[in-house]
Amino acid sequence: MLEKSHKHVTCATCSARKNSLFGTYGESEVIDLNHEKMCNYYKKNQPLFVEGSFPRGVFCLNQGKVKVFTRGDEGKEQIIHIAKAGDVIGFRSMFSGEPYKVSASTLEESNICFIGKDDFLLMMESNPILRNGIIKELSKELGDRAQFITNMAQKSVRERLAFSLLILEEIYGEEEINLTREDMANFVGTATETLIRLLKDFKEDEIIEIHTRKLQIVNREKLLRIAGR
Amino acid sequence: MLEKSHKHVTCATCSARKNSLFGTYGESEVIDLNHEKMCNYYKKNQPLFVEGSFPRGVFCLNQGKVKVFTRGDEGKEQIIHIAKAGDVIGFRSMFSGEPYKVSASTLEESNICFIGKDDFLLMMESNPILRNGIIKELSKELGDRAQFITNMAQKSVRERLAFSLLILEEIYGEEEINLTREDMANFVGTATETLIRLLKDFKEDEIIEIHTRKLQIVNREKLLRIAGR
DNA sequence: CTTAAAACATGACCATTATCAGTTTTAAGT
DNA sequence: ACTTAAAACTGATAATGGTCATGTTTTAAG
Repeated sequence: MLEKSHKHVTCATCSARKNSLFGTYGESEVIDLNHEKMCNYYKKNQPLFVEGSFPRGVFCLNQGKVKVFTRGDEGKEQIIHIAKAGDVIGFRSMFSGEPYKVSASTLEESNICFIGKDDFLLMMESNPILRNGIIKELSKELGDRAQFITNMAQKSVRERLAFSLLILEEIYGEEEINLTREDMANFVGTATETLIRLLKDFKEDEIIEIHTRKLQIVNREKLLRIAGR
Repeated sequence: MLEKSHKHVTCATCSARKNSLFGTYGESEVIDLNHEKMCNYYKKNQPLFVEGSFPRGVFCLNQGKVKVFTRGDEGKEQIIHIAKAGDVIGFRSMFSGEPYKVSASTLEESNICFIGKDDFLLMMESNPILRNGIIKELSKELGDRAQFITNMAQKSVRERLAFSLLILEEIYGEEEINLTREDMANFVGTATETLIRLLKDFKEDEIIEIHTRKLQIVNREKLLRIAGR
């Protein structure tokens, strides 16, 4: 449970900032940054932005998890990415000039700061390190998505689930993986029923432990083997 | 058939340049660009770069088509993107510092210019318009790939083929679509046999015309309906 | 503490699509 | 023009995984 006090975050003491795009900022830049951002508390399942709308700024996660997803023709979500503390999201469309092609919602209660479009673009113009960090980030994600596409096209659901669990483990770190079955299915790209059956298999094979909603990997080796490489 | 003379291209008269990243270049910049680039003729199926290696520069297509692909665990290709004249490819990994996550090979005989890494990065530093163009391009592709992932996860092969044919039509423009069945299958993300059967269906439904290797869309409306949206 | 709704789970069924094993056609090189 | 290899195609078969129907558990709200 997040304290209400968490609502007010200062960039100088923000532990998430260290491994964020703003991790290299010096003292005076942090003060400026802190001045420009607004911080908000979000409940579970609150939208940050929605596919089709135009961006007004970027979101910087201080605490919590956010799913980034698109909807297919039948409205089913496909989760593209799960953002965690320190991640900055929503800048893609600001550069392309297009409306958002993805939506983003909190997966749990979160503290998230907002930096307006103009402020952010100005920072980018004047700060080559930030700029290069963003270019690097865009490029890295582009590579990840190429692999994501290939996995979707060529791996079985079982293999994709193994792969996804390994990614989720990285995202959740010390915490247990905590997603609804539906969200996990939408990340793996399968039907909820299929996902539930496969989780049961993995549990019986002693690859994972299931604690109702939460989930823990107990045999990473096996998962790696199933995921293929 | 490309003339041997096509091998030597000057940026000033390069028709592909107009709608490329360098489209906004002024006269003196074009002269510099021309000085920095090297132009080469490629036969069909020649690699430009290979997954896992490190980039030495970027490739600018003057004429021809190039497939950008990754290989899955069993070595099967998944085509992520097909580049045409005017497209600049291979810059992603230069920014991320990682090795290439994709490979690129010519699909037909092509004239392709090369700009060395240092020259290119220098141009980027000194030219905000180029820089912003690249950021925009990266962002746009990121959006496209989110949709690609969703299509892979949620659409049937039939729907994906329809979708892919519409994309291929844009890429090939006036020319007829000209890909081996295997390449097309690797773009759609399916088995070659399945692709062949579906093409036959589409032909019988008078959606496409097949001229041995080449292929033409005759009913775009139907394709749009099948592709969904 | 109760109750309704959401999430989770399981079974039965079948359509889609991959795989394998071939044959025919096309293209490329000598 | 002839030879050969690669590409295109066809058919049969099987399994993966989606859908629907239904029951159970968990969670959240009053």
